[in-house]
Parts: sequence; C-alpha cells; structure tokens
Amino acid sequence: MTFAMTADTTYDTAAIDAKWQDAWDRAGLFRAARGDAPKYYVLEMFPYPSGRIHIGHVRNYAMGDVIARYKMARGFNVLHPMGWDAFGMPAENAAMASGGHPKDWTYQNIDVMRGQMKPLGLSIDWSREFATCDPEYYGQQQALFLDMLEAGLVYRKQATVNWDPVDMTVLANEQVENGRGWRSGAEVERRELTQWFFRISDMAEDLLDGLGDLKDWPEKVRLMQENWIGRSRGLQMTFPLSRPAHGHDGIEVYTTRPDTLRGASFVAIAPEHPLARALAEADPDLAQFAVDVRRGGTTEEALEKAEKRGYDTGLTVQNPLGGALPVWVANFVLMDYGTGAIFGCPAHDQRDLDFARKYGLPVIDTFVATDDDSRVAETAFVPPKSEPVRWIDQPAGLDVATGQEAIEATIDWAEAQGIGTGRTQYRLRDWGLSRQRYWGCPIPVVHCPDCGVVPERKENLPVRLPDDVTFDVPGNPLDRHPTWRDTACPSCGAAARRETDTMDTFVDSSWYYARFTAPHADTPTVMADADYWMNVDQYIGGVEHAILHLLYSRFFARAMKVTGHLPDKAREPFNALFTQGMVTHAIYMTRDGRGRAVYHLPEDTVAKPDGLRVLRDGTEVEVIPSAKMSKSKKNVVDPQDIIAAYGADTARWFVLSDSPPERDVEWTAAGADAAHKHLRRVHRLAGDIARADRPANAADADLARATARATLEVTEGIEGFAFNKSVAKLYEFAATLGRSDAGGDARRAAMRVLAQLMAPMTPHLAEEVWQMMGGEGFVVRAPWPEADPALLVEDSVTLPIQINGKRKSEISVPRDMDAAGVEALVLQDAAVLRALNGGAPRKLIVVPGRIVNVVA
RNA sequence: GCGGGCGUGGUGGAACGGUAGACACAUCAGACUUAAAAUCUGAAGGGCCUUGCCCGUGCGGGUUCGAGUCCCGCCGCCCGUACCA
Repeated sequence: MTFAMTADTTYDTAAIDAKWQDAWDRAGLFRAARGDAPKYYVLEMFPYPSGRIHIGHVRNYAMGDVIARYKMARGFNVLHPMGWDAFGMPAENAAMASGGHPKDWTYQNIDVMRGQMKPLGLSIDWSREFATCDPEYYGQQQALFLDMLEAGLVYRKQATVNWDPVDMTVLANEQVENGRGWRSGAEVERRELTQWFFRISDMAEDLLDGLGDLKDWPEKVRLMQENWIGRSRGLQMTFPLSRPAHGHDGIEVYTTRPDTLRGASFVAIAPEHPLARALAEADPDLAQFAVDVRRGGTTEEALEKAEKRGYDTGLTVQNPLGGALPVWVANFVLMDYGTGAIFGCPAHDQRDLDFARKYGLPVIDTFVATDDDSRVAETAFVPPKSEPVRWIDQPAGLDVATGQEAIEATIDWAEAQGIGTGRTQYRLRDWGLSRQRYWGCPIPVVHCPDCGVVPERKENLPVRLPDDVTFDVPGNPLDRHPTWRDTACPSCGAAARRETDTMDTFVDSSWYYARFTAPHADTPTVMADADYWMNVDQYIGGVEHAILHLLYSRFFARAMKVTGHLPDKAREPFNALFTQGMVTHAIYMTRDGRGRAVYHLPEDTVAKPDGLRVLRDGTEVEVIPSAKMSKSKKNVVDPQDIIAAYGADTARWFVLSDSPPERDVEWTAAGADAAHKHLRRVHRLAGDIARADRPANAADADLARATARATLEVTEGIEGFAFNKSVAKLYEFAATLGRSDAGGDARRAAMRVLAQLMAPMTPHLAEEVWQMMGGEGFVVRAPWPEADPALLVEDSVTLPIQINGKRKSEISVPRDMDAAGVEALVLQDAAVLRALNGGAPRKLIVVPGRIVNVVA
C-alpha cells in the first residue's frame, strides 16, 4: 500500500493526523476478529458521558493505546474496545435543572465525546461500541439478572436509605451535605425500604482467596480489597438476660476479642435490634432516642464520626465469667454487622472507653504491657495483636501471650465450656442494587397480588424505560407512570405492578468487559467469543475504583460462570490492573471584597518575568498548583483545544511524559508547548535525513549502539508501565540522532527505529516519519525492533569511589576486572590517598560493576 | 473515625539499598539576526575559607560499609468509606 507524501516540509499536524486516521480506518487495522494469533485484550475503564472529555481521559486512553499498539507490534491479535457508562444521576439532575430528557442529554453527550475522542487516533475497534443505556445492552443485563435470580444469587430484604422528609425522596450519599438534603436543606433521616440484593457475601471467601492469584494487580489494591472483605475469626456467644424480656432470653453477641471477656462492662445493641424495637414500643424515650440517632447520613464515615450516644435499657445480662452487665442501646452498634449486639470492653477499645467515661461505666483491665503494668486511664490500651502482653485473670488461663494467641485459646476454651462457638465473619455486606430512580436499568420483575414477586418472561425483554416522563415532581417518575407501572402478571395474567426500582449503575459496569467480546449478540455473551477473548489482559483505570467496581466485577464474573455466560477461566476477569493518576492543573484565584474566592481561566492571566501571575488589569493572582480539574474552579483543560493548536500526538506525548503513570501529572501550557517543539524537531530531522546523504563513517557504530540502547530502554519503559521513562529515552535518542555525524544509511536506519519506538505514543508522526524513511506499509504493523545484545555491552565501566559512604572520586576500569584489580587501582586514587593519609583502610567494599566504598 | 497511597531543586520528575537531581519546563549566558521571534550551544541544588570542604530527598529517631529507598514515631496532602461515577 502507498500513501500520498505530505507535500510540505512543515509539520502540519492537522493534515498528518487526518491522513493517517483515514488510512488506518480504510485498512480496518483496529477491527478485532477471532484468529489464530495469540490474543491480547486491552481495556480502559469506560467513561461516564458527562459532556466533554477532559485531558484526564486523554491520559487514560493514551496509556491503553500505548499498550495496544505495542502488543500489535509484538504480533498479538489485539482487542481494544470503547463504550459508555451511560446510566446515572447526572442525567436526571440535568433533566431536573433544565427540563430536558436524560436520554437526549446522554446520547448528545456521547456524540460530543466520541467526536472529541476520534481525533486522538486511538487504536479502538469502534464497531464494538455500545452505551449501557442502549436497550440492547440493558435488556441482556435484565436476562442476566433473571438467571441470577433463578440461581439464588439475588434476593430482597430491608435496608436503610437516606430519606429527605421535605422532598419526600431517597437521597444518594453525595446528595447529603453535612447531614442535610442538598436541595431542601432538610435534616436527612434514615429509613428502611425493601430492596434487592446480590449475594456477594456468599462469595466472600472465594473473592478473598482469588486475590492471591492477581499477581499483576497493584499490591495496594489487593490489600484494600482484602481489608474491605475483612475476614475475622471471633466468638459468637449468648449473654443470658437476668430476666427474660419481650420473648428474648438472652442477647447474642459476636466478638473478635473474646479474650477480653473479663473486661466487659456493658452490652450494647443496635437501635434496630429486635429487642431494642420491642422495648421502644413501651418506652417513648427510647423510641425518641432511636429516631434521634437515625438522623444524619448513612455513610460509614458519618456513622463513625457521629458522637457516641447510648440509652440505658435498665435490663442486665449475666457475664458467663460472673457478674451482671447493663444493656444499652448505642448508635455506634450496626445491625448489619455480626449480630447487631456487642459487649463493650472499655480498657482495650477507645470507642468503648469514650462510651464508658461518658456514662460512668467501669473500666476493667484484662491485660497490661509486659514491661509496664500501669492501668488504662484516658487512652485505651490497644497494642498490636502480635505483641505479647501480661494477662490478668484470663479465662483460658493465660499469663504472657499475644492477643492473637489469646483469641484462639479463648475460643477453644469457650467452646469447651459451652459458652459460645468460634465463627469466621466477613465485613463484606451484600450488594444492594435497588435505586429509586428513573435513569437506570429496570429490574425485570412484576409484583402480583396473588403470585407475589414474579420474574418477567425473557421473551418480553428488554423491559424498556418509558420515554414520556417528567422530572418536575420529586421522586421516581417510574413510580407515578401508570401505563408503564401497571401491567399483567407474567404468571397468572392478573393486574399487577412492575418493580419501579432500577439497578445500581455499578451493575452496568460489572460485566461490560464481557459484553465487548460479543457486543451485538442477542444473548449476554457468546461462549466461543468469550472463550477466545477473555480475560482482559490489561485493565487500566483510576484507583478510586480499587474497591467497589473491581470487587463487583469479580463477583459478576463468578456469577456469570454460575449462570453459564462466561467460562470458568474468567472468574478473575482482569489479569493485570494498572491504576493511573489524575491530570491536575493550577487554579488561578483572586478574592472579592468579602474575601470569597473568584476563579479565573488560565488564559485570562499573565505570567510576569518575576514569576508573579496577574490579571490583565494587574491584580495579583493566587496560584494553587496541582488541583483536581473542576469546571467551577475554571481549571479544566479541553483536549479539543490542544489538538487544534498542536495536533493529537502532542496531546498524547505530553500526558505520557514527565510523571509516572500511576501518579498525578500537572498540565502546564509550557509543557504542552515543549512537547510540540520536540515532535516538530523530530519531523524536521526526518526531513533532513531523507534529503541529505553522507557516506558511511566511524560514527555509524556509535549510532548503532545508541539505537540498541534506546530500543532496550524504551521497551523496558513500556513493559514496566513507566511511559515517562520511555519518553525521556526518546528525547535523548532523538537528540543523539540529531547530533550524530553518521552516514546516510546509518541515520536512516536509526530514524526508522525511532519511528517504531515512538509509534505507540505518537502514532501519526511515527507513520509519517516511517513513510519518509521508505518504510514498508504501516509502522503500526511493523514488528517491534529488537536490541542487538552485542551492541549493548560496554568495554569499560566507571566506578564511583566513596570514602565513608560519600562519593569523592571515580575510576574507569575494564568491564571484567576482578575485585583485587579494582582494589589495587582504588588505593592509588588521589582522593583515597589523601583521605587515608598514609594509613590503610579499615575496610574496602567493592561491588563489581557498581561502586567502591573505602572505610577510612 | 477507619482503610490505602503519596511527599526529592524555582517546577514536573529520575535513581536493582550503591555517583541524588537522568529527561523536560522555567531561568541565565552565548551563537545566528539590523532587531525580535524561531532555532542551535552551554551553565545551573544550597552554602563556604572554592586545588577543596560542608549541608541537602516533609519532620524526629534507628538499622547498614553505604538510606530518597528498609524499620519506628510524627506532620501534610490525595483516594476510598458500600445510593457519585
């Protein structure tokens, strides 16, 4: 295949970008199909169609594109798809704010964002694109839901939501600000609703064990998931009530610290505990207490930070070790965790200690430090469980033992005594998927007065969202849409009502990676395609998804195996995970007369030579560097502007340079300008090399060595996800090539390799240069260059000489000189002689090929 | 509150426990130019008694021949915290 040469010698990015994007498109280079070659599946977390892409998206997709194009050059059959995580609240918020329809808003945003992404020249197979709000997608999700319902992976139970008593609506956590509804300003209450749940907690152990296989996931993400799942070993035991009350003979408690039973000074139950509810019926003060502590949001953070409050029920229970304990209702005990009841041991839990001090309960030490037997006063004594401590009157008869040993011994002791049972408990709760909202996947069930909850028939899927809805009234429009809501029972045909809750948008994103393997199939997946393409070989996205999205996806992969939609090998769907940092940008701010912040667009400010930044009228501007991009702070960088000014390759090159991919990178106009200068330099250099010829000479060998070195280091950078280092090497290599006196053939050969090494990052320029150098076909299809090992070996090495650990000198020695030879040379070094002052070194450390340290 | 991460020149960053500051931005100097821009070349962590020496990787300790890197204790910022996506 041949392409028209771009006539001009100037670096015309618009022409070059369009030319090659068109050529790739016509050649169908990125359309993925099953084949004989080994496959490689690259996936970036798909975007929410918020309106416009920002430079952070560019960074995310540029990274994925580097991997995709590199793997293509390595001969893999690459799948690199793109879609839209299109359901969610912002669309409804926009509808409420401006009266449009969430569907129109969403699809318009998708069109705009696709239009912004295509000019980046990403190697995406656009024929596989879908949005999760497409009925073709969410209909298959409903089919999946029905299969999971049948497999017993879905059920209904009561759960707590944020309730706005003025707007009469359920609020998302982000709609609760300081315990108040964002619109009404009313104090938020917690309310119980019957909701749908996935049985993810049944798979807690498997999800935990599976983490061990995820070798190519960041350690920190595995650790966060491990802590989130939270396996603990503890004791379940019953404290008998001194007098039975409301049909309760005792209170069942789960504790991870049974070893501290001797130190128990109270038992606390959740306000939602059945006994608390029963007591509240006859005790208005307790009922009021329960209402009071239910104020405020439902987030774990809000619950934890809330003031610890209790209500004395007047009941007592018997401690099996002797003595009676008062029973309190406490706001910090959660009904969802364990049994909804705890015993408090103030000496060894700060929260219990605060509670005990507040309500005058005893503090009983059960162990002290081995070297310090002072008793607990203001601060609970909570040493690590691995640290030995001295026990006081320990039930299992221990003296000095670690917490861990004491827990295990006490569980054994309690089981032998018949006091309780050892139990493994998980922090992970079942996944509540019900949302009282319109813009989500309808839950495909019908509520029939006679048959109860009835699944919709698969042939009736998708259960489509009705289009004729309005958002001028608070609450879920599906709930007040009679012709949609009212339907016939799929089982008996009687008048019935549809489920009006829709699914959590995390459901949509929990299986999209599988759908990409057969995006237009009339079943959720096609086994042959899933079997060929799964797993995702490299998944890339933000660390903010480290827990929920990634855990839910792992659960879904297992559930889809159970329901026959994925092969067993896909139970861990993402072989490798990379979490990239954000793109930040400085905020320019002044203050108005009342001291409030006023934000300014970067282009409205000017940098003065002295470094100060001012407005056009001279007002000094406060610069806040490295801030997360936000429309309201006016520091968002729009890739479209960058592409228009500099071309796609500059935008891609810049976001890959400077910062390591896992860290945040700060966008600076100067940085973008420098990136563009470099690419222009490479383009000009290619032109020079193509035009000028020089005879072969002695410099050819040096250039060949530099080429081999660059090939090695750029490749290592890409393989190790250190694109910034690859970029640095490419800067260096381009400078070396520019300065080289080598002959024409040698320079052309080096330039061809440079084009290949640049290709994953700046593909348009790379194709152009490749063509100028007379390369065959597309550079993206050219096999990745290999560094000749013979050219990587240096004859001599420079060894730094340290004296007492500080670098003072250096020597150059043959590469293979032995330690004795090096020592002899070192002892003649001027700096060493001066330091030793005629004496002998106390010690001489030679690390071959690396360093010498003289201890004087 | 809890869990996780990060912290290196004026700036972004580099550095298998082994020469701290590669590469780049900004800065300064020089070349080219009538001039400017563009381009090219070079300098540069801070300090001093400048053949050389001292201090330097958020703060305070420790391990080591040697610590940005490992350990302990702090400080600051970022992410998550189950209905934001």
